[in-house]
Amino acid sequence: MSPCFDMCQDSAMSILESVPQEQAVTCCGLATSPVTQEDAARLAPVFKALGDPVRLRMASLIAAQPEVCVCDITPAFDLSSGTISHHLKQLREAGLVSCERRGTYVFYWINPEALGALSALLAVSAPVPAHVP
Amino acid sequence: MSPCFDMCQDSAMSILESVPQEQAVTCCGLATSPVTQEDAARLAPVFKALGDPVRLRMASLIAAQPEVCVCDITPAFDLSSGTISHHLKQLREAGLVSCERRGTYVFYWINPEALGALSALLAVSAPVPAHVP
DNA sequence: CTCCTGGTTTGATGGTGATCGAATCAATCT
DNA sequence: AGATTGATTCGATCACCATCAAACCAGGAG
Repeated sequence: MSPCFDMCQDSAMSILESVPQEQAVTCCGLATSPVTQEDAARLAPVFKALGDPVRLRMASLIAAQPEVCVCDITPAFDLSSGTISHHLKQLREAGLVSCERRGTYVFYWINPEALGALSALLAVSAPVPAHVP
Repeated sequence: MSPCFDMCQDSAMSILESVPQEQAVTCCGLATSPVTQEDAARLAPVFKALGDPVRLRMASLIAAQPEVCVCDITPAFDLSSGTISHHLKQLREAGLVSCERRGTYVFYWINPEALGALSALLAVSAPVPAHVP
């Protein structure tokens, strides 16, 4: 069992996994069909993870590069390393990022599928017939 | 001054408004350039608004139709009307929905631009050169 | 093996948030 | 005007969360 096994396995994969193959990633938009209670319970935590300014910047920072070392993340925020770790864990458990330890350092990268799923959910391609007051 | 003026004017329009015309809607992706501290402060509350299962379903319910009466929203949740109102206010202040009173009833509708802005932010078109561990 | 550095976990704390019931406001009906 | 229904606001309560400092764990260097 790899060193950081436990740490790196706590991803919830809440969006993609445990979904009945059919519509893959809750696939087609908040507006097309009402989100079920189960979907909401699964998706809301992901939005919540992005609902903190620190984590949003963190996710962005990670997403902007193939991978980022924690030691490069920490100095970008005026927070204790414990707090940084806490936020990274939130992002991890939301399935938004993954990590791996390589020697001394731990590297994080974004999970594009997770972002993509959220993006698709919010996409308004041919939505609602437009509101006319 | 219209009756529900105060109530319906508390939208934050956090995403679209008060943005220096240039890049319109923070326009092109979490991954392309790191979200600034100001952007994060403006955008995180919108994600937070969607970060609750009740509000996510609520937003979806509203988005699925041109407009929805509060009296049609309330019975869809096992919550007091006070709590429903609280959540609707959160969505309103996040700029995700707008409302208008017409006679006895109050109608809510989705703000597609807000959803679109979030969707664009999360979109992963040609992002990161892919992670190779 | 013993230090040192990088990260995570733990415990405690102050602040925020979801919820309810009651009070209030808005508009319509009698 | 008074009564009724729809919706928001208020006050209180309980749970959760962001944060820090300190303890702890993992690797590498002396």
